Amino acid sequence: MIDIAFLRNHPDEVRENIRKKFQDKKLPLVDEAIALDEKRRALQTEGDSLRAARNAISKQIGQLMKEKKLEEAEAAKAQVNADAVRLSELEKETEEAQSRLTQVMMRIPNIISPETPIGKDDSENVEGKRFLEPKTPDFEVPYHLDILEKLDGIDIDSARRTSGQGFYYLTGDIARLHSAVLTYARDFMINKGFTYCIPPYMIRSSVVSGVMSFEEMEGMMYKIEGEDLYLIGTSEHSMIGRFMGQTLDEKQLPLTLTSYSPCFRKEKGAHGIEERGIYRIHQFEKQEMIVICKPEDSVAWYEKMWNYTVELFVSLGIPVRTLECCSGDLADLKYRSVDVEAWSPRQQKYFEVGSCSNLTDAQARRLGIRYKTEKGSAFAHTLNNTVVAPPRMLIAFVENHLRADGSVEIPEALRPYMGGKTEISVKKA
RNA sequence: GCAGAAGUACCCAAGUGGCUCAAGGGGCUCCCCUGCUAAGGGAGUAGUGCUGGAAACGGCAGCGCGGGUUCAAAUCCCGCCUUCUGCGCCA
Repeated sequence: MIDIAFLRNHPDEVRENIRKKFQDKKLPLVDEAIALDEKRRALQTEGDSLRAARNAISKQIGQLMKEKKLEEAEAAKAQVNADAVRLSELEKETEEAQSRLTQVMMRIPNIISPETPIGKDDSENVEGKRFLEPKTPDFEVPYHLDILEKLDGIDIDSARRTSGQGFYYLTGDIARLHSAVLTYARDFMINKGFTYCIPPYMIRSSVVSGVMSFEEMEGMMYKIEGEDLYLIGTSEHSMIGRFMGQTLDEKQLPLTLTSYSPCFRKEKGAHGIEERGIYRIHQFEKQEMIVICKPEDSVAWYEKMWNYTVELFVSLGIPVRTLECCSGDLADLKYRSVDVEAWSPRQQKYFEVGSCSNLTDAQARRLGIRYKTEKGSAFAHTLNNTVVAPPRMLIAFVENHLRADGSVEIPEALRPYMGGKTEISVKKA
């Protein structure tokens, strides 16, 4: 959500931003917002002055009652009553104008960064940098499920019986690898100065509706029956919810947090769960980073954050690249976003393993995340980024470290987390 | 989960419908006095949000959150949240 005062003063910049995002249908929203804003302020001014008058008369009534001047008191009451109808009308209209304005403002996209490439959709996203040479082994790399099955590391069939499509049992060394990757990632971020955090895995509907739109909620969130609770789709939900409506102390910033949680997603909609395997699933685990900082620092944090993910993957010997999200593909709340993609030797292409976003103050304004300043308070900037999210990440891991004999090498950095093991060997023919 | 109690500003806390659009104290800031120390005196202290105004300076909201009653609500009524105590259950 952008600042209404900014929109009021710079409507052309807001329109230009909408055009850059190829959302020309939304152009009328700018004038709509300006009109609603004017209306709302006029209604408030009128209501405020009626309330001011009422407050004054009420005080007089109290005085008159004390002096036993009952007739005069009754006359004053009548006077207040005369305005009561108008006032309640005004209150209703003000509330209505405010909520309509909020609805319009929520549909107006955040101003995008000057660095964001202009493009219609994901086909026009722009490759950034590559890290490590993509490998192409001289043997055929099987589908990741086949690799994992040979290592006796996965049982999809049983999971389908117990839980349905989109679930998995990880077993043995692969299950251990899964935990090791998360633990390694956790320590990696702690060493970068981030504070480790384990959040609630369920949140109330009031928090859900704060952190996402109704449509997103329908497509993603699992509801607990008979409770006002939802399973989180990412730890960002409870991590950001933690600060809703809070005014932070300037000295607390930047908050640099790394959170672990399981993530639950319905994955309803266009690209539902159709693929076999563990690429798109209902349940996964994720180490996340969240930064809440002052406005002047968010651009620098954004750069640091995606670089941390790259550094982590490189330290595990997995080639990655960045893919800058173009204007048309950028979600409305985002100022700038970049995907980190890992190399798939089997598919001979990169695929998404993480996403880093700077939301500037759009999310903070929507959720009321402020910090105290000398003059008063201001909205903070919020950023989030994936550190690592297995089991999807394991696809890249096993494909890149696969040997001709079907075993998988464990990179040096991860061995302490795997009890010193150097490889995961084939268990099945 | 059941029962009881509570939630007021940075902290403690008074406050059963209008002399409270929140008393008093602590703390904090500034000033005075005392050679130092201990102590004392005075002033300030509701942060914030919305809003009017070029500004000066105003208005509205705000006593856990959301509704309601009333000319008027911290105060009365309803729902919710949180905390404490006891009982129960449980990694």
